[in-house]
Amino acid sequence: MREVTLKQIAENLGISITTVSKALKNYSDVSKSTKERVKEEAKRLNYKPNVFAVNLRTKESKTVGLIIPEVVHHFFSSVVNGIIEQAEKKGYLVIILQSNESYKLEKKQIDLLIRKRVDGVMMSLANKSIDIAHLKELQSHDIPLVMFDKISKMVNCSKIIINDRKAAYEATKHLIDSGCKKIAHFRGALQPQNSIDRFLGYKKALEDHGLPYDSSLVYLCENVDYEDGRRAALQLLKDKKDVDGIFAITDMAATGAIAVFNEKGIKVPDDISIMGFSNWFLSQAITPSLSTVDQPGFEMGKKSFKLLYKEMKAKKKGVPFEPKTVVLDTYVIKRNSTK
Amino acid sequence: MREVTLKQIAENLGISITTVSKALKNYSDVSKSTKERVKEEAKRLNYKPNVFAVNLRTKESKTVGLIIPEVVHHFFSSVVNGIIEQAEKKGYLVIILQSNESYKLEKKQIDLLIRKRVDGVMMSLANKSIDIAHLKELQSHDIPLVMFDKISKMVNCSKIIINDRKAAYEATKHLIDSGCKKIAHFRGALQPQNSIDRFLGYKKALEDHGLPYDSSLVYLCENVDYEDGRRAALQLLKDKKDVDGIFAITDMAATGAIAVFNEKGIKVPDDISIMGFSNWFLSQAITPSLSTVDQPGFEMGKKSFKLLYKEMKAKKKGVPFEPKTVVLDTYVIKRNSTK
DNA sequence: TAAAAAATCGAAAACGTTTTCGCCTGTTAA
DNA sequence: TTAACAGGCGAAAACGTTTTCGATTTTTTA
Repeated sequence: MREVTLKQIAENLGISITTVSKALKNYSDVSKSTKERVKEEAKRLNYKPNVFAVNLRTKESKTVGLIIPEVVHHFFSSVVNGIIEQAEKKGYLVIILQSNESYKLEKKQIDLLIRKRVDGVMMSLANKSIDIAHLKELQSHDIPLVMFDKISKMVNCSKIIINDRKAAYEATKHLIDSGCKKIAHFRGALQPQNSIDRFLGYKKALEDHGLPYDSSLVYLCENVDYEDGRRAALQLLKDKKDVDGIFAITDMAATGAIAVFNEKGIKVPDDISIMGFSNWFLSQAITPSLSTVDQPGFEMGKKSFKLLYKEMKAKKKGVPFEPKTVVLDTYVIKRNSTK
Repeated sequence: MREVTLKQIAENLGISITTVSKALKNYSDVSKSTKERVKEEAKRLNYKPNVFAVNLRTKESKTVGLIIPEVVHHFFSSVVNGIIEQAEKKGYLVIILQSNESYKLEKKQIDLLIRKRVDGVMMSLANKSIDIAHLKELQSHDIPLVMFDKISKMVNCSKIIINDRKAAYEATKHLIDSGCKKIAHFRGALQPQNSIDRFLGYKKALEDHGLPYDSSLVYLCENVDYEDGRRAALQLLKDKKDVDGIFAITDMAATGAIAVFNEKGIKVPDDISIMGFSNWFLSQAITPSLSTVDQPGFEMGKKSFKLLYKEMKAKKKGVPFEPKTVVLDTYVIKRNSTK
């Protein structure tokens, strides 16, 4: 079965390839009658333009790249969802790559996307990415870039983020408002900015409300996951810190802590209140359900593509584009792990 | 900044484009010395072949498509993870599309992938897909197809599945072995084969072990999600069925049930045992942790791409390929929701 | 020394599309 | 009657690569 081409149609109709091409794209210098004949024949043969040739000619792939640290992750998969939905609406396809939080892999993947000549790239930085040479390389190829969630201030591109500091401040404030007097923090690694910002928000909230900041109440959760949460909670109990509230950097860490307290017969929230962060699906399913801060992944994905799309369109038209930074709203969701 | 091309290198070196191309691909009719000169110059200029041209010439895109019902889903995101990891190893990129369980969308996306001329497609069928004309269309374009998890027996292609019936049988047997005498089933919709098979496995296990099958103990969970699990559990309590075990079709439904029992002060597993299905991350994080059946998503993804790769290679070489069906192992994971 | 064989290279076609530019025919205006 | 113009069409170049096939030069063999 031969693939149907413009040539095929042209020969069948006894006209030139040029005219066929123009007829299908509604050029004004083709008569109405030939347009009809061409379109009919194209439909009859089930003609589908060869994208390889179109790509080569137009220098566009109608494809964008997406690099995220992890695929199996409620937040990131929500972002993916928002992106592919929006992209499909505009006729773009999305190539997904997973950096596994590795700088080396991330670099390789950027290179892959350059080779593939995608029309644009969206990404959330791996925790271990300090160097941004690979992003500069991307931009030197004139490929529009949008960063979301984990961004780098050193790169001049559009960004979609939340205000981690403010969100953490409000999460902590929620604990304070509900009567907590001694609040611990399960913090993330020292590397990514989000982790730092959430810590700072926690600290600021304490200070603003007359509670002393005590660094011995801050526990490190390197991977911000369930196991880390468990470990930190166990350590906290061992330390006999007599804490009445915890603000954990992620819902996963908070869930680990709740599991430990459930096992030990410590009542949440009566004995201790717990605040998570992200509003993963998980947080409404556990017992007690987890109070948390909503981090709008789907919206973030949607907005990311929309901005990328604008920039790609601007580039195509040759008009200058000024990168934008969008800060999305977050809000505290009160459930049963806080009073 | 002009893109570097073969022509560029050829001119710099005063040789022909042909020779440059062949030198870079280590053709035997290029002398060692020119090969070296060419490679050096290519490196110096940071030459990257134009994939658009390569695609057109070779009729390959080195890209595969993936259609799944949902992205934000522990099982499917695990599959995605397995696929993109494996694909990257072989130099393939993955385009992901989400059917949202809609037949219409699925059909459109298949068409999109045909137009894009991907080298192969992997997919898990939408629940509402009965008709398989779109898959036949795909195959008529000679594009290799691999189906996983939710498959159609009507399509002649490679398949990666688990034995849902056997897995459900063993889940139910686990409840029986742990002493349950009256076991309810939260089943899924009547449509997809998985749902039917799990129900049949449940029924068979009862019969094989001398427990009467009672259709009033089967509750429908149309969307097999958390809310459905809650609803079914509440109905079960209202019905006063005096059940001592539940086999739920998914971990989500099981989690909903556990949440209800936790709220009502019904002890799991002392008053009632609960068995989930899939081994989502969730199941180890809730209290009590959920006994379940492991459904190897990552493995499924990995295997899917591997099979697809084999078929793509066979096609390229022009040798015939016989579709295979691979059944992956599942096993019961005992946690704290069963005795 | 001549003939055969091997080594090295390049011209050119092909992949299928898009777009520029010019040509032809027929109509309108002067 | 001629000039200007519009409508409709197609030739050809271009995008950048791969690969076939023939040409040329060099080396080996008889």
